[in-house]
This record gives sequence, C-alpha cells and structure tokens, in this order.
Amino acid sequence: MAYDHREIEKKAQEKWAGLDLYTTDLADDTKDPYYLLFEFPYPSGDLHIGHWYAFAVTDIYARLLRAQGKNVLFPIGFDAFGLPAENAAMKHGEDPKEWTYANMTRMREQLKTMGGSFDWSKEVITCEPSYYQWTQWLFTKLFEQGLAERRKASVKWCPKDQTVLANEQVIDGCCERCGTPVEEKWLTQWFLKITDYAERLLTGLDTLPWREEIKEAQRAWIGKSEGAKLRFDLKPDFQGRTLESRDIVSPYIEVFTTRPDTIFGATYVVLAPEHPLLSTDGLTMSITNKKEVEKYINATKKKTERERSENKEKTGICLEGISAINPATKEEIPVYVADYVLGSYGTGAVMAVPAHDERDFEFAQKMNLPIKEVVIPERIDKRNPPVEGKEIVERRNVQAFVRNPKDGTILCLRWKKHPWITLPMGGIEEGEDVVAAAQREVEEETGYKNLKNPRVLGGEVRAEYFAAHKDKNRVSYTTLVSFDLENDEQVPIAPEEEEEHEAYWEDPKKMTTTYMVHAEMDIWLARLAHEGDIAYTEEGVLINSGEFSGRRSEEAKWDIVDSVGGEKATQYRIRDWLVSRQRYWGCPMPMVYDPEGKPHAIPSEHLPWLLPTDVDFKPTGEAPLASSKELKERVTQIFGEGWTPEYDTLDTFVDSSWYFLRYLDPKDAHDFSDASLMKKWMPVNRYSGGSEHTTMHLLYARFFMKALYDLALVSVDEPFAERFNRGLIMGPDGTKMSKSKGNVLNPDTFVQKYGADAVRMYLAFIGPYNEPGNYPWSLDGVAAMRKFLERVARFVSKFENLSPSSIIFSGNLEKGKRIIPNSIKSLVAETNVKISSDGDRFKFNTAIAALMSLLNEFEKPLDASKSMVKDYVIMLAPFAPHLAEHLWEKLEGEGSVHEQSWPEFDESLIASRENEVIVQVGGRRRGSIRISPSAEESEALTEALKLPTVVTALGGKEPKRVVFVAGKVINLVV
RNA sequence: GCCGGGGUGGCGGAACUGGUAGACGCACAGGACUUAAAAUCCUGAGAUGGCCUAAAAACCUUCAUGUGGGUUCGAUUCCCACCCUCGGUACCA
Repeated sequence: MAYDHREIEKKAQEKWAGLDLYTTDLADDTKDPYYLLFEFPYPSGDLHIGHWYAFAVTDIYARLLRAQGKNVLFPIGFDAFGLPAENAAMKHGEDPKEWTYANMTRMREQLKTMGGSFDWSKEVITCEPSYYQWTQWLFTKLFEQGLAERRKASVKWCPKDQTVLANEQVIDGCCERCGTPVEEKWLTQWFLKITDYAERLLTGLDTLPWREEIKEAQRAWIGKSEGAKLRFDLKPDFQGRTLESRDIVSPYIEVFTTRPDTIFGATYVVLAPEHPLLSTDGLTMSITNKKEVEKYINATKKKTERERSENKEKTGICLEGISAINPATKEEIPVYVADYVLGSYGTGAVMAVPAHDERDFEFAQKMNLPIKEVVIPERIDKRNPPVEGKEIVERRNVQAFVRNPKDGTILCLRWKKHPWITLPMGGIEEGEDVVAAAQREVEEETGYKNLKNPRVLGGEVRAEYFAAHKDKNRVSYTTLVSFDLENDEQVPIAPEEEEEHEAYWEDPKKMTTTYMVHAEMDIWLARLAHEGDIAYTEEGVLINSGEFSGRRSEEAKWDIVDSVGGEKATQYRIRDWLVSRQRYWGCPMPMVYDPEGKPHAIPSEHLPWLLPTDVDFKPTGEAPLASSKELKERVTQIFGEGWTPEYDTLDTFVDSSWYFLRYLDPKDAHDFSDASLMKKWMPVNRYSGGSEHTTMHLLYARFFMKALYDLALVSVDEPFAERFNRGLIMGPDGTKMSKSKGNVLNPDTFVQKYGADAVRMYLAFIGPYNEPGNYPWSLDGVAAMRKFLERVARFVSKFENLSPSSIIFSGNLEKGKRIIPNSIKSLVAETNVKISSDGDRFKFNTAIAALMSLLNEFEKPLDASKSMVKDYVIMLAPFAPHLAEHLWEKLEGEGSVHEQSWPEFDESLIASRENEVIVQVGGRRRGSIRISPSAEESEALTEALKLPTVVTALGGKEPKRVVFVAGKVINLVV
C-alpha cells in the first residue's frame, strides 16, 4: 500500500475543518456567486452508494468552481419528515423523532468520511420547528391567495399506508411506496391549486436550457390540449320539471373536444358515471331505465383504479328516454353513460365520433352504433406531384387488392412507359357500384374474371397527382376493395391495355410505400392490417359536413365551432396537488376550524404550530393527530370553545418545495429567508438530482417559486437555471439494488478498503454524469482507481525535497538546467482546458481520463518540472481531495491545495501545437503528416505526396480534386 | 399505442459543430523482477484474410459504430425506412 488513506483522509479533513474552508460567505461580493444544489437526502439510516454518487460526484464540481474563483454555495440538509420514520415507530416501538434524529447523526458521520465540501453551517432540517414554522407560514400565504383550497374530492387512498396519495404518487394504480393497489375515496381534503399555474409552468420551460427529455416529461405531465366546449341540447327538455331548487339542471350537455371539426360525425354522446347531471332529479325523472343505469354507475364506482385500467373492454349503458341534439346536423342522437369517459377531465362528457376516435370506434362497434365518416385522408403524390398549369380533373377511383389464396401473392401491374408498380385501378363510372367497378377494372386490365369475397376497406382517400399517361392533374377519391382470386380463368386483354402495362403476381412483403407508386399506399397498408376496421384519427378533408364539406379539417375547425355556438377551450391533464396526509410524522397543517366548520389560517404569532407528541400513530384510517388531547386543548385555549384543529399533516413534497431558499438564511427567526440574499443567489445555478424527480418535485418546486413570485416574496419565478439528471448505480449483478434482492452495497466497506478518493473517483469515471443511465458497480473498477492514485503518489514523491524550480529530465532523478519541451507543456495546457470544459458539462469521466493520460505522458519518461507537478496536484484536487492535500504538503505547497487557484497556462501553447493531418486518398486513410495548423494547402499536398502509401494508392494518377481542411485532413480525390 | 433517450470490442465508455472509429480504464494474454506468489513495470490486442516466418514483429487487403437505403471527396455524426432496448405515460376526448 503506497499510502495510508485512513491517515491522510483523517488528517486532510481535520485540516479543512481547521481552516474553515467550506463555510460560504454569502455576502462576499468580491467573487461571482455560484449556487450548486443537489437533492437533500431523506435520513433513512445508512448512506448508500446512491448517496455517494449524488453527493461526492457533485462535490467534484463544487471544488472545481472554487478553484476557478467562484464563491460557491454547496449546502446540505435533510428532508426529514416522512413515512419510514412512522413505519419504524410502529415496527419497533420507537419514537419517529428519535429514529429520525439518530439516523441523521449517523449519516452526518458517514458524510464526513466522503470529504465533501458541504457547507454544514447552513444545514436545513425540514422536521425542525424552526424550519416547518416557515413551511406553515408559506402555506398560510398560499391560502390567503386562494391557492390552497379545501374540497370534497375523489382521492386515491392507500389501504396499507392508511393515507391519501397525490396523483403523482400513484403508479400503475398502486401506491408508489408500498405497491398496494390504491382505492378511491370521497373525502374532504386540502389542495394546492397548481392548475392555476399550468400555463406558466408550461411556457416557463421554453426559457430553460434543460435537456429536452426533462422538459418533454414535464410538458406531457401538464398535458395541455386546445379544443372547444360545445353544447348538445337534450330532448325532452326537462328543465321545467326540476323538483328542488338545489338542482342545477342544465338542459344541455357540455362536451370538451379537441376535434370540433368532426362534429358532423358525432353519432352519440357519453357521460362519465360521475357526471353531476346524472344525480339531478330532472334528468333521472326522464330516464326510463333508471334502475339499470344506477346499477351500472354503482358497479363502476366499486371498481378500483387498477381494475378499471386492467380491463379495457368498454362497457356502458344507454339512457333510455332522453336524447341529445347534434348541434351541427340537428339530428337526435342517443346519450350513454360509460366509464371510458373520465369524470375528472374536461367536462366529464364527450361527443362520440366513432369514425375518427379509436375509443368511440370500439364502443360503437360493441354497441352497434352508427359510424359516420366525415374526414377523409389526403395525400399529395411526391413522385408524381401535380404539375402547375395543367388541367385539373376530379374523379372517383377504385383500386383492387386481389390476393391469390394459393400462395398469398398479390395481383399488380407493371407499367411499360412509366416506372410504376400499381394495383389494378381505374375510374368508377356513373352510377356504378365500387365493388363492380373494381371487378371490371381487374378484368379489363389483367383478364382475371373470377373474384370472390369482395370487401370495401374503409372510405375514400383524396389524392392529388399528375397522371402522366393522360397529361392531366388529377384529384382522385379512391376506394380500396380487396378480393380473393377464385380461379385462374382469364379473358383476353384489349391491345390498348396490353400496351400500357402487364399483370403479375407479387410477394406481399414487397408491397411497400416505396415500391408501389400509389400515394395512398401507407393508408392501404394500415387498413389491410386491420381489415378496414380502423378509425381515422388524423386531419384530412371534410366530407358529409354540410357547408364545410371539401375544406381541410384543421382549417375549418374554428368556423365549425362558431357555427354551432361553441367556444374555444383549453384543458390540462395536470390536477390540483392534494397535500393532506393522514399521517403523523409530517408538517402539521397550519389551519383551524371555527364552530361553523369554516377553515382559518393560524396567525403567524402562533407559528410554529407544533406537532403534538401525545399521539397514537397506529393506522386506524383516521389521522393520528386526532388522538392528541393536547392539540385539542391548544386550539380551545387559543381560539376558544367550539374551534377544532386540522388533524392532517402536509405532503412532504411541500417541505422540499422551498428548502433551497432556506439554505440562504437557515437560522432566520423572522422570515422564511433573506430577501437580498435571495435576490443575489437565486435562481440556483445548477441543480443535480435523480430522474425520478422530474415530474413531481421539480414541478412542485417550480410552482412554489411562481406562487411566491406573485406574492412578491421572491424576485425570480424559476428556481433552477440548470437541471442535470443523473443515472443510477446498479448492483454488481447489473440489476437495481434492493434490500429484497440482497444486492445492496454498503459504501463504508469500500471506503475503508480503498479510501474515499478512490470510491468517489470511480463513481465519477463510470460514465457521463449529465445523462441518466445505469452503471453497474464494479469492484475491479474501484481497485483500479486506487492503483491509479498510487501511481500518482509514487510519481509525485519523486519531486519531494527538490527546489521549486527543479525539473526531472527523462525520468532521471538528477537535477538539471533543462528546458521542458513545448510538446509536454502543451499537453499540460490541453489537460487543463479539458478538465475545465468537461467539468462544466458534468463529464467527469473524460476529465479523469485526461488526468490519466497526462500521467502516462509524464511517466513515459518525459520531462517534468516541479511546478508542473504542483499544477497536476491542483488539477487532481477536485477529484481526489484528500490525496491531493497530502501530496500538496509533500511538495511543500502553501496552505491547502483547495485554496489554490486553477493553474494558468499560455494559450499559445495550444494554438501553436503541431497538428497531425490525415492524408486520405479517395476518402480512405493512407497516412498522416505533421504540419503546422496554419500551413497552406499546397504545403500539405507536397508533404502528402511524399508518403509512399499515398503514391501507391494514387497508382500514378493525378488527383482530380483536393479537399483540404486545415489542421485536420487532406483528401486526394481520384 | 403514444412521447422521449439509446444501440460503438469480452465489459464501462471515448470521438467538441461531418474529417485517424475504439481515447481512458476494466477484464484478458505474453514478458520482466521474484525461489515462488502478491505488488509493480513493459508489451499486445476490433474482426477477417494475405504476405513473410521455426515463431513472432512489421506490412498489406477486406469488413466493421443495430439493419437496409440515401446525401457527401469523406458519415458513429446528417436524411429516409425498419429492428431492438431503456425510461416516461396511458381510455386525458
């Protein structure tokens, strides 16, 4: 063992603590501020490899930035409220608070072995009253703004954890934490109105330079759709028949649709089982099959989220006795209740257009409802596009898809004067049936006369093309008809047909959009795959749509909305954020209820509103706080008789939605944070975290920031300028680490054996840190990193006790007055630049590779000076902070290596470096020449022609052309 | 299904805006040191074929960045089609 990591790590950590290196002076104006944030940990008990990956690798960047002269804020804290504390409490009879604090103590110890440059003086702990006082205060501010609202809602309930969950915490119909299928409950709960900010959360993304995949995930989560709200009047009009005034009876059904252009094809209307209209007396009185409808509704209500999503088979029931009027066609259409329509989205009702919506199509097929086509696809032929100035002829066409049942081949035509392969095809004559027309065309063009099983595959397709054989532009409306060949019997073909094309049987695999000339081919292939049973859901040309027929669907959309008296409407998929939790170990909601049951915010002088301790937290389905006598007494004492407490606690995501603001002023007893510091330090420059937080935490934090911005409490409305998602460290077996699999690794073992430096460097070396991916933990990898560090230590030790200006020449230990060659100086400069730029992009793997390469060069042997070696140690310091500190001392460096500024270098060393230029002949590499980057083409050519390999490759010929890219390549084209 | 990543040696990965594919490292093989091992150091290596050999080195040929096409003097990089894989999402009208 070349060095004793235990000793040097301990010594280095003590030295840093003594020098107080990592307490950031937030008021310091002499340096640029840089706020580097990572997601603070939950105090689960033990530091695992994932924590190391998250914190130690980010620490590299913190140290790099400091060396480069930034005033870096790199804080740490604990997201300390949460369910595991309570579960541990129930399992082992511990106190959640004690459990949590014991874990934090343990984790702090482990974190210190990491050598991270965290600023502990700004530690934030969310379960401390001094912190949650401000969580509560911010909540009351949101409440005053009308952004916190109490309402009865159908909520997701986890029967195991005995609590409600936010929509985001339900995955595949199961609880995110424990995997238990969730149930629906109808409860009065608190919501934060994140939907009010949906649009701003969406547009705000455009200004952020985040990776597209993160932004896309958020956009999808917000789920904006633009469409229209349209009214379908009901018949009979039962408005007059309302029995009680509390019924708000609308004589119409309002639907939300993104495709108002398809309204002429709406052949029925569907209500969600939760639709309020279904519980109004007026409506129920008019329904003649009331009992069956009620039965259906009750049955769907009993289904859990999971059961609904498992069984996608559509069910529903018609409301007999009433009907709706399609406002476009004025036709009377039936009204259904079906659970494929969601009560919580849009208006809870849809107009069903089976021809152009897959779900409606499926339902209509099952219920035998009419399917009316109103949009047809449109294609402009790319190979034979319409030619300007030529006559335009419209016609109705038919194409025949004739299958030979014997071998599955398809009847095709090969054109003689044009490079076309087509199906038998032609125009439909006046009054002729499409099937008859198809049959006639097959017979005329191919001679086959006996076809069976005719099938019309969907409706017409509009296409524009130039019919070269007729010298005219055509607008065709084509129908596809499929047949099976009955037998080979043929009639003679007319000579003029014979002249145009020949018939042959083609392998169906060759029937592709590129092989066949038809512009409609992609649509035909889709229809053939579904035997015509497919809804056309895209844009196209309107048909059967009254005055709008013939117009393009997207273009006529809004005119149609106007004509039926509808209005534009925007819907979002995102729901309000449910923050009530029936749990103990969380931030108490700062609310009380007056004797009438009306909620009031607890005034700030009573904050923090302390979490009671006389609580039984066994799961009963009731909030544990309801068992606290003290809480009730407290409320009575402060607010008076008849006032009652709120027993729910806040979702822990509320705690973590603003912690980065508190880091700036963690001890402030008068405010949640310091306004001037927030102005200076926000937004966070770079936020590093896991991809699992892309849609929840990140959206919540952005929402909070925007809401606080509107309250003039903060000065920017986006919290994070940059966001980098990191990957996952897998077990040695390449699978995700989990306790149940028993492949969880404790980093302490590795730290003890190889040292913290080797572990953190291995993690940084494993792959790019700026993109999510999975990296298996490899024992050999850590050992290898340790070997590298030992090599560094051995190399550096050669320079111990030498005078500062000394150099070692060619591995020789003698001192000498030698000049270091420029090549090695350039390499040092290049390494310097590479580490900086790779670090900025979070590509620590290649930065470390550069450090390794440089050491390889130093050891080759080449010349190195003591000052170069000192620079090397400074560049190594962010990656291996302890060893670098040790080596710095060995080199008689002043102070701490972590106080040194990043080595300077001469720019010209990089620019003037002689470049290798690749010599290619005909695009193939034939050698290389060394030439200055400013060299002209002629010089490069002369040099290139000296190469024997080039001479051979040219074979005596003169190059036709020379492509020369200075400093890179010269290509001799032959 | 839809949306978004990604497919490069035995493995992790590298290649900035089209210009030496495989940096750096692991694992592997051979060698040096050693009584031996460990440690350390040196060397080798995408595949294929050829040439020369006792064997190797060196040299050369061809094929190689998921598959098939295209653009280009030149493509891992750009375009089209497809396959696979990972992540997100799912009756959102």
